[in-house]
Amino acid sequence: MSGEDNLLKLVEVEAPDDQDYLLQDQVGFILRKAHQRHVSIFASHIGDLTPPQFAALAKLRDVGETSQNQLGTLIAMDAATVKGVIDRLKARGLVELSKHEVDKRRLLVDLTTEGRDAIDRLIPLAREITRETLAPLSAKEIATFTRLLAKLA
Amino acid sequence: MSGEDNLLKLVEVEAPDDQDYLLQDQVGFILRKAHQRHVSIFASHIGDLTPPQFAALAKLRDVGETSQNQLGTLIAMDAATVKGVIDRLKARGLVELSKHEVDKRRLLVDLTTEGRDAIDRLIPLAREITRETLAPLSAKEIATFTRLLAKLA
DNA sequence: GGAAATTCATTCGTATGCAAATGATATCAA
DNA sequence: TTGATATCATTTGCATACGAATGAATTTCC
Repeated sequence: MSGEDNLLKLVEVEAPDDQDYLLQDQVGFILRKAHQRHVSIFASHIGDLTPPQFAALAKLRDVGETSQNQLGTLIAMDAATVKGVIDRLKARGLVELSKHEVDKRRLLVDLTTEGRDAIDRLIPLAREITRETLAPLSAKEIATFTRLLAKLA
Repeated sequence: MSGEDNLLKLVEVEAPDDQDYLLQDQVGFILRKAHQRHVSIFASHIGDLTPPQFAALAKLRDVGETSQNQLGTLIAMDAATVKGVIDRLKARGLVELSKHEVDKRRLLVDLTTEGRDAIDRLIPLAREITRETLAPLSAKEIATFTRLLAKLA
């Protein structure tokens, strides 16, 4: 290798390196991984319901009968997604559907007795899921993290 | 309303209320929403590539040719998911596949020239996506949040 | 050397997640 | 009142995401 070649190589190696984009440091990538980890913890405690299905039941428990669309808004799901979730909960007898008497566009959703029993039973497990998800953090860190995460969401 | 009724109502209102499970305060629910917001910001800047597709290209840029499975490990995707992502990138001519000469099980993936050009062009947009995702936080909050999020992921 | 265990990749089935198009109904406004 | 607009729900198409099953190739270990 000639002297000129060595010089050239040094220049290349020390170039500003626009490559300093590290995927593993980007917030979007880490958010995706943190979300994956949570879903995995969820599944290990509640195997027969997905987080979106649980969210639908938990929110219905809070607000009672609502329209499908309104429920979607409350649990951050678009109309197409919430339909699938509700369809599967209905197929399992956990929610029931009825038509709105006045506004014929609306499809009302409510918990069945089985649905209410199920969500009441699952709430303690859900608390444990939250606890385990946050286990890597101290109490003070949990407070900080939750506050900042909420600002992003 | 009788005095007994008032008494009864007070008792109910002050009951321990195991209902104090608020979906919107649970870390899993907020994580899901924060992730949704990020994906939406991503799509507004990079419309013709999804975050997983971008992740695959960005990681290939870092590490060069690897096996499909190894790439999946690096970007936190299981084998079934990474296959679909790579298939779509291949169909668009951004990556190319070849068989490993020695280990016949392995399918090697690498960027094409077009793929390298594309990812080099997109990196600046990705920086902006990260910036916009974190925009609700101050510089100090960003440092704290990123550190804690990484502990969870 | 050869059986057992492991790894790599593929396929199938199910469940989000969202954009876009469609149809039915309701509301608003000229 | 009626025509434009908005809302509610559904459907289709595409893209993750992952468990489970399968088959091929490799590695381990006796």
